[in-house]
Amino acid sequence: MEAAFSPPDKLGGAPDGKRSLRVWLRLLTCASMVERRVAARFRDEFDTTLPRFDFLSALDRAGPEGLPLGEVSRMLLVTNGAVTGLATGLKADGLIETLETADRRVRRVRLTALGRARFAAMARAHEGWIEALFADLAEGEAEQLMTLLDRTKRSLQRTTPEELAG
Amino acid sequence: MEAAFSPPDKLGGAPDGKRSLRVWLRLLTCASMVERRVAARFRDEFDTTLPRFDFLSALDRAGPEGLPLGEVSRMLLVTNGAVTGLATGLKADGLIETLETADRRVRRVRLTALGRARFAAMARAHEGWIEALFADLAEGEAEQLMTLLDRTKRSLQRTTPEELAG
DNA sequence: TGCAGATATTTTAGGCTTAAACTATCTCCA
DNA sequence: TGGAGATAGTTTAAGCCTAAAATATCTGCA
Repeated sequence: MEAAFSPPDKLGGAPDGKRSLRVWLRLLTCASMVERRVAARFRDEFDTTLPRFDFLSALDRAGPEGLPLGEVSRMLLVTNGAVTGLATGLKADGLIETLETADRRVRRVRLTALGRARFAAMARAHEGWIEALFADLAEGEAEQLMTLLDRTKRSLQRTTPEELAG
Repeated sequence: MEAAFSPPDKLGGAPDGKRSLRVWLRLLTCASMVERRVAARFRDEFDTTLPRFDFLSALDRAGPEGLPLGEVSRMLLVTNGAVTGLATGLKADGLIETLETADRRVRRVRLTALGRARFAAMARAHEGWIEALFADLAEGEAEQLMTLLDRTKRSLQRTTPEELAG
C-alpha cells in the first residue's frame, strides 16, 4: 500500500531526512530529560530504580495471578536476561514471590503484600512528578501530542527491521 | 532508554495526572523503539554503538577546534564519567585525538581524518534509518509534533528539581 | 515410546550509566 | 604570595542492558 522509501522531496525547503532527524532528536531529548528526573526522584525518595518500578507496575496490574517472567519481559520491552536480574533483586527485597506452575520451565511471579504497599506509594508519587513535569502543556496540546505519538508509534511498528536495511 | 509500564486506562473523565502519564508513556515507548532499532543497525552495519556515534557527531559539528570533554558531556546529557570512557575507546580506535590546551585541566578532543570519514558514512546511514522509521508521518504532522515537543521541553526545563519535591 | 525441536529462563561477556570520591590544576583575593 | 575554593577530568562501585550460549523442560510425531 505504501512505499517503503520516500523520494527526494525538495518542495518545502529542508529535505525529509533532516526533518525526521530533528523530530527524533527532540523526542529523544524530552524522553531523556523526563527519565533522568524521575530516576533521581526514585533514588532519593524510595531508594529504588525505574526498571524496578516498571517491573512492580506490571505485576500490580496483573493481580494475584502474577505473570511469567517472559510476559514481563515483553511488557517492559527488555530482554529475558534483564528481567531475570530484576526479579532476583526484587525477590531478595521481599517485594515479589514465585508461584508454582504446571510447566516447570515457567517462573510466574506476583507482588507480596509488602510489594503492593511499596508500589502504591511509589505510583502515587510518580504520577505527581509526571504531572508537574508536563504541567505547562494545555489539555488540548496533550491530546494532540498523544495523537501524534500514536501515529509515530504506528509508523515505527510498520517499519520492520528488514525494510530498514540498506 | 527504559521500557514503559501502562497505567489503567480510563478514557474520558481521566484527571490531569493520568493524562500526563499517558503522554509520557507514549513518548517513552516511541523513544525506546527508535533507539533499539537504531542501536541494532549501528551494531550490525558499523560494529559500533549509539553513544559513540553521538560523541563523534558532537565533534563533527565542532570542527577542527574540537571540544573539551565537559562540553561533550553537556551536549550529550551524560556525566563526565561516561564521556571519559567513550573518549578512551574512541581514541584507542583512532577516531579522535587530543589537542594541547593552555589550561591543563582541560582535555580538548577532535575527530581524526579517519574519524571524520567513519562518521560521515554512519551519519548518512543514520539519516536514512530515521527517515524510514518516521516515513508515515505527513509533513504537517512532523511539524506539529516538533512544535509540541518544543513546548514539552520547555515545560520540563521550567520544572526544576526543587519544584518536583514532594 | 522416545527423540527432535520448541520454549522459558539463566548465565556470560561486554558496553553504558550514574553518583560520589579523588586528583590535578587554576583563580582569586587577603 | 600563598592558600582556599572552584573547576575539569578520572576512577570506582554498583546497576541495567544486550546478544548469544547454555540449561531445563515440554510437546508432537514417527
